[in-house]
Amino acid sequence: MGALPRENEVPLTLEDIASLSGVSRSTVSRVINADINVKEETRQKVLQVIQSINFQPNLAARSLAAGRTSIIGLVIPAGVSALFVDPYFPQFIQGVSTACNVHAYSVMLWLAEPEYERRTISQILHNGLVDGVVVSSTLMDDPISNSLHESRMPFIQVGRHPTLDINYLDVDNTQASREATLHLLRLGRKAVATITGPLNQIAGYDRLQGYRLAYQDRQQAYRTDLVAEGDFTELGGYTAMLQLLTLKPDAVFVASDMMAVGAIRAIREANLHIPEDIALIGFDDIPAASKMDPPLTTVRQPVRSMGALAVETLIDIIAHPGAETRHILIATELVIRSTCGTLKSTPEGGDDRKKSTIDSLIPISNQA
Amino acid sequence: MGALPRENEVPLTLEDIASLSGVSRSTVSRVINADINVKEETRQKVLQVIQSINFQPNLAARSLAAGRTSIIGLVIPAGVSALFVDPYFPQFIQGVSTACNVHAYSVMLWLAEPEYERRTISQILHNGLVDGVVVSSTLMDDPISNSLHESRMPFIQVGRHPTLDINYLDVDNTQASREATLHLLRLGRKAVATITGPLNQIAGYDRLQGYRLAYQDRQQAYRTDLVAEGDFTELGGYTAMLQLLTLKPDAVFVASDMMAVGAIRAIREANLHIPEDIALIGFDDIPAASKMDPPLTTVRQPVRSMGALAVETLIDIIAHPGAETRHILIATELVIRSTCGTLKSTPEGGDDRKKSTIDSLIPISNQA
DNA sequence: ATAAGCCTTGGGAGCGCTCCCATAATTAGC
DNA sequence: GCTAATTATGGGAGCGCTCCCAAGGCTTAT
Repeated sequence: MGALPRENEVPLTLEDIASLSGVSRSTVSRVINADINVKEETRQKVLQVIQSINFQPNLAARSLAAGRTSIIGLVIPAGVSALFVDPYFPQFIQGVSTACNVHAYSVMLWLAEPEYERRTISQILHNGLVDGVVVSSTLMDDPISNSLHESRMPFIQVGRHPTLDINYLDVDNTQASREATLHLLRLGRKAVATITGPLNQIAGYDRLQGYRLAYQDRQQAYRTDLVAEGDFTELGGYTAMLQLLTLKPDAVFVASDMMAVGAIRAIREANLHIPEDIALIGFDDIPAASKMDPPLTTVRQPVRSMGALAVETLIDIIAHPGAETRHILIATELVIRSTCGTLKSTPEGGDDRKKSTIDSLIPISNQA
Repeated sequence: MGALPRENEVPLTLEDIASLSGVSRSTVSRVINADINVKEETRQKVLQVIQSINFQPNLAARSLAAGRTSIIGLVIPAGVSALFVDPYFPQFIQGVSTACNVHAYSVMLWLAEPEYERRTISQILHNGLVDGVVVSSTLMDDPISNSLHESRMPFIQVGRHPTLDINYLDVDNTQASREATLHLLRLGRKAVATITGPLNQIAGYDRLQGYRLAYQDRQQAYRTDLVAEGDFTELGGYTAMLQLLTLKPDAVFVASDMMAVGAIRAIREANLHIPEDIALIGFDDIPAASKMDPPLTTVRQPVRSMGALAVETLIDIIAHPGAETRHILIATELVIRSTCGTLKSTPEGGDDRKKSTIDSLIPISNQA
């Protein structure tokens, strides 16, 4: 329906609507902003004119006068290499966008690229374009978080910050990874390895921490050589798995599904079977996880909802400047499919895993 | 580097910079906007103050006064079901974002969701928030394109429009598909089927058209029953392939790599081999294509560059309001890997494909 | 009926910038 | 050295909105 009238060629102003409906600019403004103190009759009259003409108030003028823009910035550091190969970001963006639509906010998207990063951040903070910022997946000690924290800009980070007391929303990475690893351990796997995310990202770090805690729960020590650092990409998972394969683990907790895809490729190429030879649990529950062969056991995180919740929390933060810092932890769900296998009875299969490789044992670190 | 000074807490104005550097507001404005008529000495003095204080002019004020915002809108209709599962969009967004960074524009992201679509479009057009719009992947007769076309808003669509004379940038879908299909035909495949995209999307339609043209080039008629409509998703590809399998094709041109993934799954489940039993060519060259087993032959389109080019063209359109409509066609590249197989010698393999199924022949449609 | 209130409404001031015009400083032209 | 260009600078007038204050119109209580 091409319902948009042609006469809108020349942008109208509040004043135009005012004279068209026989009231003042102020009253029109009140109607638009849902002010209580307008007689119902007047409101209807004005609303009718506004709708018939499809009037939209000029946002620049509104921002200038009111000091708010109804725009939030969504900052995604492009340093994250998995960016845009992993379905995580698209889903997250979608959640953000939906929530913004619902709350009549607009989304300014900033993929912070190294070269422009400085300009970007400084712009965000000082040119008044956005009312607040959602920052996604930063590094351990990201200058973006730091700048934001030092400024007055309301913001929320997706992913906790190791040191700063900032508003954040995060998945309980540690607990989720702990449970996933425990699951493999309980199924009777003896040498559960892990492919971590980049350890300079908080999520990568936390997931490794969960892996460690699982071993601690079982009163066992974990083997440092069974820890391979990946980078959340398919290739990273493949490479890390290649490395682990030489140590003959019988299970792997992989810190992202994309890496699990790569790991599976490596395992296949080594002519090993999943889950018989190597059991595997991923993280994310990407759409492809259930379609994989065999279907991937993984940790589901509600990415879309998290995007939406981040926006809603941010809006609340903007509305209550003095309030306390918000820390939101989201629960995850272990989705058991086929790659983790089932309970193994005591004597292992026909593989010749030697028992004496356990010489690189180290005690579990006791960091909370 | 926490280079952002603390004193920026209270936003500064041109006037502040002016008094700090001993000139007038107008001169500061000239410096910021790179006006020629400023004495070099004055310019330096002002620049120094601006930099030392990390001054950023207020964008709302600038927009209001100048009538430009330096923001472009990126509209992605969410009706597209493959949205955000297919790596296409993320890459495209990335291209757009990079180009915007380079040209000092900002990106307003709109995932047009059905419920909010009307509000969205009308906002874009009338509230002066954006200087222009990039619209991605619309349906054949999308109200978004129509509204935009009726308005004065400068915009460029990624994907040609079947009827309207609008600015667009598109991959040469028809030619690319024609070559892909021809490639299969030349390799000696007799029953080349196709899994199309949604035929209410221009890209889906054009790719089917290319398939038809290939048959025409070979002076052959194509079998309508070998055309199965997909929806650009993995599941759609799987379902469509299931349907085609009953007709025993020996090759398939699949209109997207995501659908190819699904098709391969279906072929595997039928215990058929790729490319021996069924050869296959995809479209997009998603990152995973080269990692697939076997590596996927596919049509590569430079998605990221297209995003960037769309922005640059849009900026040019904004700068030259009167200019002629731009139509940009991007060439693709057939990336030959393993799924298309190699030249088949005359007598086919041991499969019992009956030759008499060719009763559903129809003449090639002659639409240009 | 009159004073005291509340509900409505109108208009001024100003958000921080750009644009235009006027004026001041400089250079060029003879 | 004096006028005519040219270049450099300053300030006014908005851009279209919100916010605040003041002023009318009505209601309610005394």
